Amino acid sequence: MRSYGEYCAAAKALDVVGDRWTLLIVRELLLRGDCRYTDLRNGLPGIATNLLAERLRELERAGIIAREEAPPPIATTVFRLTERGAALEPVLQELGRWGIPYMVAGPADGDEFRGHWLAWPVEQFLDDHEPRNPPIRIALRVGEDDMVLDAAEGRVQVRPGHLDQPDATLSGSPYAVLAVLSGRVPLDAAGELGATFSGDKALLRRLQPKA
Amino acid sequence: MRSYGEYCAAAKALDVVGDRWTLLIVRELLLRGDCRYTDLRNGLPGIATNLLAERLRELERAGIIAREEAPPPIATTVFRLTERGAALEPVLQELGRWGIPYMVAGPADGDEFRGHWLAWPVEQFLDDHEPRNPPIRIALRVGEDDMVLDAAEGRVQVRPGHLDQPDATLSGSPYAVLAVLSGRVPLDAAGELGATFSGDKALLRRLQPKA
DNA sequence: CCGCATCCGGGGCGATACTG
DNA sequence: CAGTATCGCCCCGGATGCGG
Repeated sequence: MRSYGEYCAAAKALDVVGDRWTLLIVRELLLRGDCRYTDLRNGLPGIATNLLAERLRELERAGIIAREEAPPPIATTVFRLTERGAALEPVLQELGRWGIPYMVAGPADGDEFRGHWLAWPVEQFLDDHEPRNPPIRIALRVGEDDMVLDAAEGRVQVRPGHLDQPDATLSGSPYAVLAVLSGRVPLDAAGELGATFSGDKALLRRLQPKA
Repeated sequence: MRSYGEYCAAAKALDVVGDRWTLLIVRELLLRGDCRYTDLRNGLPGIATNLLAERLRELERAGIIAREEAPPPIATTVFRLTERGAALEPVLQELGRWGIPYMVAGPADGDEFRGHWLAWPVEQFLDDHEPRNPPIRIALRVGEDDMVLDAAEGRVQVRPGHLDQPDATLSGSPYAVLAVLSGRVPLDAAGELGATFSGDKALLRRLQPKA
């Protein structure tokens, strides 16, 4: 990116990560951990492959990611965040927090979705306010992706994964799942959104804001 | 900006404020308060005038700024952040915090500077750890700009302005002032950087990290 | 002087095709 | 799997003009 030519911390930061797609690449590495080139392509629907390659080169030069050649027989390249790159997490968290109203407004026509994108919004909305009770594990089937919601000791976490014996199951479109989890739509009305919940409804109440 | 087409909070946020210059316009309005078009141009050296006009239109449409026609006889337009726009402050704070190392590295050749850009870095570094002592007011003469550093009741604030009877005065290049305030360069060595301090040195120690 | 609109050249970006 | 190559377009940068 062409520099803004301003001796200002925010401008200098944007000199490095202000290019199109750059922060979203960091998002992928933050949410999914180490990624192969193909994983990144899949997590960044719409990016042109030459742009992804160019951004990865720039991010490596800037010391934000590191490229690691996995040892044989797994001949492949893995991209991981450096410490400096991981330090971008608060930036993306705040950006995501600010962007939540646009998710609540619903997806635009043709919007793509990946399950792990829900992690920050959901962790934002939910809160385990019965930390002494036994842990909960809820299976989320959102869009095409399987996610796991873990709540234990006051912390709520969302990660990709599948559960064979979940304490409860919530499935539906990304919009519907978000609406239900956030408590914006009561569980009883979830069906109208196309979302289905099976399990003890008290489990969800443990996590949702008391409002 | 062309949408990323992703149903993700961070991507949606970047759809709105990811355009070049956009976040820096918000920075100006956060740091300086309401601004006229010309104030913004001055605070954003390098921006093309058509781009500024276009961004302001987009930001207005997005509900991030509001345009206010000042009543006669002050025939002029004032741009101010809406509540939604002011909610971007944490994003810019984190971005600025992450960018501080690039300021510590020193300005690039030809970098422009405005005094108010120092506000976040300085408030980041300093901390009034003698909140019960009487307030301090230090005059900063940084580059061409006059700034005021207020410390009172545990809070440190930096704002544009001039003091006739400051408790102390610090002047020098932006780089030197930042180096001295952050404590990275001891006050005794400030002269070598071209910075001059007059007043009780204990005043600064009250604000700097104990390290 | 303030707040733009217009015009134009160059480069970043998007989409697709192709390759070791 | 991990990119490179190519090409068209549109965004951006810089200059200038212009009405209120």
